[in-house]
Amino acid sequence: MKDNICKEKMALVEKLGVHLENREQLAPVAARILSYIILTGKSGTTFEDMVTILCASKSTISTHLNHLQDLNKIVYFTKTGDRKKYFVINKDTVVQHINKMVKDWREVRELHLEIKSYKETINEHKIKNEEEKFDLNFHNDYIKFIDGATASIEELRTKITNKQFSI
Amino acid sequence: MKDNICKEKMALVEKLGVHLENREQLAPVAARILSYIILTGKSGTTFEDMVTILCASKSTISTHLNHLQDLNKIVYFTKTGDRKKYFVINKDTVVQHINKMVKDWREVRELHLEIKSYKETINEHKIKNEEEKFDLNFHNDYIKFIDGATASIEELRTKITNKQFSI
DNA sequence: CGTTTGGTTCGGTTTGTTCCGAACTAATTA
DNA sequence: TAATTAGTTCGGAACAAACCGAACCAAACG
Repeated sequence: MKDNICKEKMALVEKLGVHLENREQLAPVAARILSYIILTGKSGTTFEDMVTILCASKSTISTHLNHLQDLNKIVYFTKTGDRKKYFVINKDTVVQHINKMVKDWREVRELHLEIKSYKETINEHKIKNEEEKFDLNFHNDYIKFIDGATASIEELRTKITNKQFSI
Repeated sequence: MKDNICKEKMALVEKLGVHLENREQLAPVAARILSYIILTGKSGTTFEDMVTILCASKSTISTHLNHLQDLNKIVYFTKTGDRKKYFVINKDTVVQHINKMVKDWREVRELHLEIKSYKETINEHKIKNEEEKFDLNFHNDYIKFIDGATASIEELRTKITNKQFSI
């Protein structure tokens, strides 16, 4: 029974790991560490645990744990009379992630505006036949979409910051 | 004057290039090729053009051009009595991109459901103190967000497929 | 036929990433 | 003081990605 749950957990660690590896641009083991910490929850995970469970060397775990702390993705708590560190995810990770999405979208929005303005100059300057001109409607529509998506993710953010929970 | 526009174009090629490099997981030169093709528009771009303008070797351009065609990102047209290929972006690139976003979101949604269900099992099985239990509200809220975003991007897709334009 | 044009293919270099092992440190325990 | 625990640091192995040059090929031209 416990064995089954453990298998399920490790399968999820791998799956979530692959996702985080791409989404957060992390090395494979770093992503698995983060997954494992997320799926272990508030009781926390130790250095040792991860060395044995994730089958990685101490140096690898050490490096990636420090990296994840630098990125503010994880924090640790301690217990009196116990030298180990118990790692848990930073509770504002979700808000961090939302902020990143909003920032990325803002940048894409800027890029669309720049490209649109460039295409407009070309359309005016070079007197090409109508057929060869750039079509600009797409940029407007895409910007509208970005604005909508940004609004709705920002709504989610306020919802979350009011509740204050961890993943 | 023409020199200025050209500078502006190349600056945009680099900027859009960096964006596409990340968004589409392309090699640096591949992303610049795609950018250049996008910003050149319907008159098309040739192999030669790119070798000289992007300052890359023939082999690099050749490989990446073929790769971009395999990915269905670009197509070419020809002119009678002219052996060159004129590359332009595939007009359904935008729809392709939207489909990818929808697919990715669907996968993330699945993942949230799986994680939530795992956390529920743990909450039930291990009789921990209430404080240590997983909080699941976040997953519900995030799924709601994904559903909203998916709906609005699908709306954009229908808007686009009805109009039928290229970037 | 020889040459040019437009492009492909292959082998190799450079560069970067990811992980490991071994040696080390600093605090604690026996 | 010696040994253990908990972790860090450094050098390097192994692998992958990205690009280049040179040799090559096939169609068209002179």
